[in-house]
Amino acid sequence: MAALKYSRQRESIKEYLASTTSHPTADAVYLHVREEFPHISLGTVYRNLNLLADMGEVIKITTPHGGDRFDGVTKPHYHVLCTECGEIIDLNMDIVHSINEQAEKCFDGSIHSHTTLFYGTCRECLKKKKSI
Amino acid sequence: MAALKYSRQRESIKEYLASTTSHPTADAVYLHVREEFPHISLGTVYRNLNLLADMGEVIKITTPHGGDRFDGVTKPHYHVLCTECGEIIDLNMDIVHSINEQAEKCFDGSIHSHTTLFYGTCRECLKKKKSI
DNA sequence: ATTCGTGCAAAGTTTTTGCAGTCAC
DNA sequence: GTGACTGCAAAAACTTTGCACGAAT
Repeated sequence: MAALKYSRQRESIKEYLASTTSHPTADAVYLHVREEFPHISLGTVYRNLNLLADMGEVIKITTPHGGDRFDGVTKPHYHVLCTECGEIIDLNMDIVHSINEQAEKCFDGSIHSHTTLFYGTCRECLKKKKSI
Repeated sequence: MAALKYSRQRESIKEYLASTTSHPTADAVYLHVREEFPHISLGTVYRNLNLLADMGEVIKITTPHGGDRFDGVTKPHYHVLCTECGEIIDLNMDIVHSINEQAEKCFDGSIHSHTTLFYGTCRECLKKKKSI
């Protein structure tokens, strides 16, 4: 077990994720943190994002297109992917734990948890579609 | 709109996916189809998998680790990812459409659908864990 | 002093794409 | 004959990793 040491870079990454709801990709995090640490490398960003995700201080969201995205909100919650603009939006909705039990009835084994990604159209994009 | 033409390679890929429940990666499909078409290229496999997925004749499953996986069962259904062995297993459970409506109440926009991936331990791996 | 973290660059993995030839219609 | 599909190879996109130096304890 390696002891964890403080690093400003890691702290900056954590702060950025805590301050935004944009669910940035690793590259977006890199571009942002680079404003504070112009010499930070993408490798360091990836290392820290994975480290934070492993410690549960950050959530890694796997999406169908493009790379993984990161979320500073660690309380379990669902996301919506807008199929028009590709944005990922937090859903302020309680996790439906009951479907784990429902699933376990249909599965030869045990179920611990689940992730759900909703597909929809955000308000911005609904507006645009109407105005066409 | 390009007219679709028959191709044996595409047919073989489709047949393979219809015949297995193993949710192979693109590479695994490639390795299998290569037995019938030794000169098929990985590029062709990817092109056809994407084509079939776009037409809805095959489902692309995005998973946290490794590449995407493909499923010949087009009827909407959930999957379980065994966190021990990494296998993806079909869940014979009805889609809970009601959570789309639930989600829409919490979202400023419209929700069309959702995908859910359950995390669990399959029977095989439960056995192994017990015997340790 | 020791151990972990960083920057850099190289390499790894997965997926897409350009092109010339081939096959289906 | 035309347009789609193929194999091949190169490239793109994303992520990880080895190494020597610097920072934290």
